[in-house]
Amino acid sequence: MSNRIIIMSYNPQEIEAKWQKIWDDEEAFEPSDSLTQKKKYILSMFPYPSGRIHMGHVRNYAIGDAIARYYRKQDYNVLHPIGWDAFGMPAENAAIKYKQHPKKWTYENIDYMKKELSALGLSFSKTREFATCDELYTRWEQEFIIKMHEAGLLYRESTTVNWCEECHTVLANEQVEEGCCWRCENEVQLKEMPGYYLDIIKYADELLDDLQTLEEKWPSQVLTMQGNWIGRSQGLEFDFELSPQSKAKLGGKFDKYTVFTTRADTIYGISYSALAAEHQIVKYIVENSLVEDKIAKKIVAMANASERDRIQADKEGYALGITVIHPLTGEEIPVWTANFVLASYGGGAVMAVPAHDERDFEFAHKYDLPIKRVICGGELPYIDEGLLENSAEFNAMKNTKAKEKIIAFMEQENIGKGKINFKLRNWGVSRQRYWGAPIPFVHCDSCGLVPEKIENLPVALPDDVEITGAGNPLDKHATWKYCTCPKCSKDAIRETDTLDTFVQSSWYQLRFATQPSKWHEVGIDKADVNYWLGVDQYIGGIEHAILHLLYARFFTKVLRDLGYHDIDEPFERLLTQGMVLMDGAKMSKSKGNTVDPDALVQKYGADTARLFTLFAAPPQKELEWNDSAVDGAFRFIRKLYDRKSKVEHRALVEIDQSTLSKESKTARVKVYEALQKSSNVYEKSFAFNTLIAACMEALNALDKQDDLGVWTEGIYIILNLLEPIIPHVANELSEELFDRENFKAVLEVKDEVFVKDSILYMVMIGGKKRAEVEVSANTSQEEILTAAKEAGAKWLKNMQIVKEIVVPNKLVNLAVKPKIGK
RNA sequence: GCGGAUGUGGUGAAAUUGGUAUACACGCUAGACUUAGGAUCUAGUGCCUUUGGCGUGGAGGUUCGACUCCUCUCAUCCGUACCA
Repeated sequence: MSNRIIIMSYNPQEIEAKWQKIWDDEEAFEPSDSLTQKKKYILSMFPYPSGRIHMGHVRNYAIGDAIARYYRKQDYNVLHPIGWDAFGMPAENAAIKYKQHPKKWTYENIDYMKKELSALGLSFSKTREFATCDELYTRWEQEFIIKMHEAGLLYRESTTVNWCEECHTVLANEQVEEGCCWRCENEVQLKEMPGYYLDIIKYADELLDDLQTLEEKWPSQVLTMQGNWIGRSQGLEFDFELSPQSKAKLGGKFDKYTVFTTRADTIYGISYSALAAEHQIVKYIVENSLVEDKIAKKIVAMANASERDRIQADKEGYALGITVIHPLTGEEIPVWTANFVLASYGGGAVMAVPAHDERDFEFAHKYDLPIKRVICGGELPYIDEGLLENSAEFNAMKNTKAKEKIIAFMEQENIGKGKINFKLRNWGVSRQRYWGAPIPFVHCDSCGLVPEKIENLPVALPDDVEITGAGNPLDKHATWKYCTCPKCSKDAIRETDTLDTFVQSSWYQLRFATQPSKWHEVGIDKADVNYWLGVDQYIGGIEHAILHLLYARFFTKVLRDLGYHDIDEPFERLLTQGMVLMDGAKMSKSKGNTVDPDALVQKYGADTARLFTLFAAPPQKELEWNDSAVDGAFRFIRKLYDRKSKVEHRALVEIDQSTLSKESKTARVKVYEALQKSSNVYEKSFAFNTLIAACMEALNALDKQDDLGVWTEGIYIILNLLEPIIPHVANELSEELFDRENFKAVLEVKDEVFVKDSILYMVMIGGKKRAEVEVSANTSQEEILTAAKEAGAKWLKNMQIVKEIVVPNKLVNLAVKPKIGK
């Protein structure tokens, strides 16, 4: 057969079009609605419809699709859906830039990307697809928000946001570049603004505790990150009473403030107290010129810096000229404002014990504040355990015990109490933007904040808006916000804030599980959700390790408690994939280092694109793009396709192992090694790269022999193993060679293939590899040692053997030292 | 700053979890076939001062034996709460 014909013979375009049509016609990937079959719910995180798919998507969906197809082959009822995370800022940015309506832009992008994805031959359920900007989706989300409000989980509060006075708009952190607005370069202000919050802290304990149920199922680093993020800590809360002079200085407006500490044991070591720059007392001092102008300006600048900038900056602070009274000793303690005290945690006020806290120490050192040691031990700051000193009646007590005792004592004296604090902050869900789900509330002069009536949902976005980037288009709309109060029917104002897009991605996994025929009647169906959830395998980028996954866990639990379903955790197993890089950098349009998946599919076909992305690196790792390696993936598929000529059609023959050549035996070993590997790869490790490598080795080994039976068996198994990865060509070959019978059977490993009659032992002397000996399988340890010493005689000259180690089937290690007297 | 990860040939990576470091693939070199080659096939390919020595970011340590365990350290990446 000439090479030219081989090249012509593998035609991915033709094969892929053929199979994609078959799958479409057969509706091959729609799950069954019977809720009794064994099931697998395989979900790759849904995409944001940015316009075109990128390699990160290809990777995400290639992984999910391989897993879904694997389980389908094992007769599971498989739910493998896709949808569109369709609200969000890029649509508004595009609207400003290209003068196109966000809705149009979004739905056009979805149409385009849908075509791109379908060219990859992904086995998605088509009937369950939706976009989160569909009013049918918004409708139910708004109902959930109203129910959460009824349950006391949604509240309104004022907080600081990034504000650009020029654009008259709130800026996301990513829209702030070096303290300035990304669009107009105006300096960004921090501004107080009311917003809606979901009380995730109420669920903090459950969210933390349930991480344990995910052990071994989620990557441990994600569990650690979430645990640290929730940041539960047990400590002491107490009030600092202002000294009489300070009360007077503050015009009698303040008596005291509350601080939280996890180090109650060090309370006798307090040498100052520090307040966040936005603390009410600091504000009062600045506004009433109780510090020098120069210092007031610095404090204002500090308050205006973002939290992250402040923490990253060097320690900075200013004495406020007031003092508080130590709750136990009655000493007067100076009060400072400091940039390392966060307004968002522990009330924005701390007691400072420089002797036993690194930050406090650094600050005290810089500003020459007193440092008082209260735990015996090493160099200051001393943060380890030890016995107390300078601590009145608690002296000589172990500090861990003193922690409890001091809290108990203060509770008894009614001057403090034990408290659990979380680093986790409540979830701000409102955004001053157009392209989001409207928050379904109305502001009524008589009734206050009133939820929209359920029967009036959805509160839909008006289409006729002008998006300029200045202000909130909903707020500026001529008529939209004017409405009547659902309660008293008087004139009222509609809420113009919309929901954070994380809200939509917090329940989509429940919506997918609900049969589409019910989508008009219910948001999520209890029986459906109880059957399909948790998601048996969730796949997505590591960048979502904290926020999205935590919010989705929280939302799922809340909906459970509101009676919508009975599931505790939405994602049973999680796989976090690494980024796709080019020349060591994240692919991005601005760097011009993108690879267009469309072009790749056109040139090589979807199977090659999928094979390459799974072969190039394990999914958990970053994937470095390499054009010529793609060629290699293509060559492997073509080679596999070509080898169909080696197969006896439709007939698996019985193989007599004893009659096979050495090469044929090796080939069988390689084939069965690949098979042996496969279930662990598809179900647990997801190291597709090693499975593909094993299949390549098997094919290479098959090529070195010519036994028809071994060839047939080899191709039969390899096609089965690779079908989830390269489904088009695998189905094509399997149909032609085996009537696709090899996809139906569960293949079993034949142990006799691995039986060896001799074993190669490596001989190490003094920890270095020196020789090899081949012995028959039942050789005794003594004989192996003798053989090893013989083989390594050269290195044993003048050496004394100190220790002999035999690792069965592997190696002999002889520990040696020079003979004395030589 | 804080939290989490990653680091192995020229490149992407593998290593049965403490037991022959570099499987598989890319690239490169040489050869074969060819009018031609961005095709295919064959052989070779960690590094060096090559009877040997050195090698898994760097420095120590534990062990008969370390990519794997421990301590310290450097670099890169992810997240850091209004990007998704």
